[in-house]
Amino acid sequence: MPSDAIRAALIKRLRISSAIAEEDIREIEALPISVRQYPAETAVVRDGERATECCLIVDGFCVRSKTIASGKRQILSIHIPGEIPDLMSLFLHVMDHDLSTLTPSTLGFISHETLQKLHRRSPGIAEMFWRDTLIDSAMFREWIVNVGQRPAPARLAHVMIELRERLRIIGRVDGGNFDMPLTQEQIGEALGITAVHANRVIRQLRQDGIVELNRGRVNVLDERKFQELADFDNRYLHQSPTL
Amino acid sequence: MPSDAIRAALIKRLRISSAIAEEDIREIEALPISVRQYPAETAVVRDGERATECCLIVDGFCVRSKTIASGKRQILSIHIPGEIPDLMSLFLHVMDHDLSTLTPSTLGFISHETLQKLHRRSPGIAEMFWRDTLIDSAMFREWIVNVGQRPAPARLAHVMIELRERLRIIGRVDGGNFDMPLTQEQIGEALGITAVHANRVIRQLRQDGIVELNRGRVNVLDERKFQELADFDNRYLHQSPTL
DNA sequence: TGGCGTCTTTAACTTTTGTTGGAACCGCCA
DNA sequence: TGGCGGTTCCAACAAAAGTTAAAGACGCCA
Repeated sequence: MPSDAIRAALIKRLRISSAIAEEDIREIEALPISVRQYPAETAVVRDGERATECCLIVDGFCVRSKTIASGKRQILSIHIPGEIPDLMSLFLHVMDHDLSTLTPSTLGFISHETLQKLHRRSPGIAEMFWRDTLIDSAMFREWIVNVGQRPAPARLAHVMIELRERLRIIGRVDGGNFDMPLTQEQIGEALGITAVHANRVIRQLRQDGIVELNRGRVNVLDERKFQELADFDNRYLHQSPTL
Repeated sequence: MPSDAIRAALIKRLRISSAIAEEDIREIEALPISVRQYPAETAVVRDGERATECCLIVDGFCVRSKTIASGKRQILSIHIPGEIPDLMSLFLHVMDHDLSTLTPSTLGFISHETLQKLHRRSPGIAEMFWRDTLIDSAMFREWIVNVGQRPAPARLAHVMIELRERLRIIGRVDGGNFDMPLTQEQIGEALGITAVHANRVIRQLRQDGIVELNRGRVNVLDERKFQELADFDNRYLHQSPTL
């Protein structure tokens, strides 16, 4: 992938939630990024590690997760191309969770040093990145609500719609279909249920003619029922820069 | 309360997680803050509202929460004196959740305009506040894990220990005792369980000689068992500025 | 192409949690 | 001081979710 295309994905996404000055776009376009390939199911940064660079997803899907003493794992968020899942490591140097790939991924790394300098040069970019971490935080809040208050089928529907909303922005939704490359085990880890129960829920939604999930691909069967079940309000994604 | 004491609480807390320059302390001490009293159980800012100021808790306990269509409420975090629970509203102007008091509270309000100017004058303070919102975010991640993966008794113990760790910093822990002024209904809302089940869990922990909870006061009976149950690792609070 | 490993699917059973309804307790204040 | 409203507490039953175990599907690669 050409170097320009890498930055384009980032800029496109940032534009959704913040207004960017032309000069700041040029700054971002000049950012030194080192690109590396990662296989599926591989740790990028681990809980407890000290990060010295941030990771821009160029291609592929990643997740952030935490594992507790009992060995259970909770997935905290799902990440798609154009996102910087570990931007927080810039100021919270020791990781408090894992970042790992779901699918084979192309990742671009930007050193903390470079980013710090950029912030000093351009307060506008600093604000934009700050805002980005705040939206990240808003998504965690909604994730808490999802896991804490919604019945399992609604949890799944909600995670699916959130993912779809975000994929749509980067042009990755094809009609009623989009990628969600998680195994049922991982879906369970995201929703706070077991894999067996995740399977039950998926079956139920298929039987009720709401959504289908086949080999990492979501196919919406009844958009009306799907939305109603998910109880989704996109306000928490803060996609409008004016608000 | 004298105006100095208000700022002192904030500065004391910020010092825990960030190094502050002397000149920045003077900036904070000069901050115009308008103080107002709030009764217990009162909304400070509501989901959907546009905030124009941030709220510093001078005295009292507050919570952030979200209510879903079905009417169920999820408590996202508990806040104590010295914290600014809605700092995020500086860049995410439309609230995506509620902030309300638990107990009668003294709150200090700082206008967004004032804070924006302060950021421009002092990048150090901007970084410190940014870091503060990132720690907030880290706490949400741990809250997701708590609600998603731990059995109900461990959830309660974990929330209790997190609160105790934070209260200790501001000198509000007295031996094995500290305040946690939530009703059982609210505890349920924090843990993602019903009030009835919250009651069962509290009873269980008392019977097992682990902790007691009486009229908003926590009394630890067996510190060893308490810690073991909670599975608490304070790393996510990022309390060391050097890390 | 056959076999191996991972993922999916399902059933039977157990445990946890939710629901309903009601009694006891407690602080507040008329 | 007596009653009222909000908590706390509890029991019986229902529903949701976890556990265990095993069979089937599927993709990969030797």
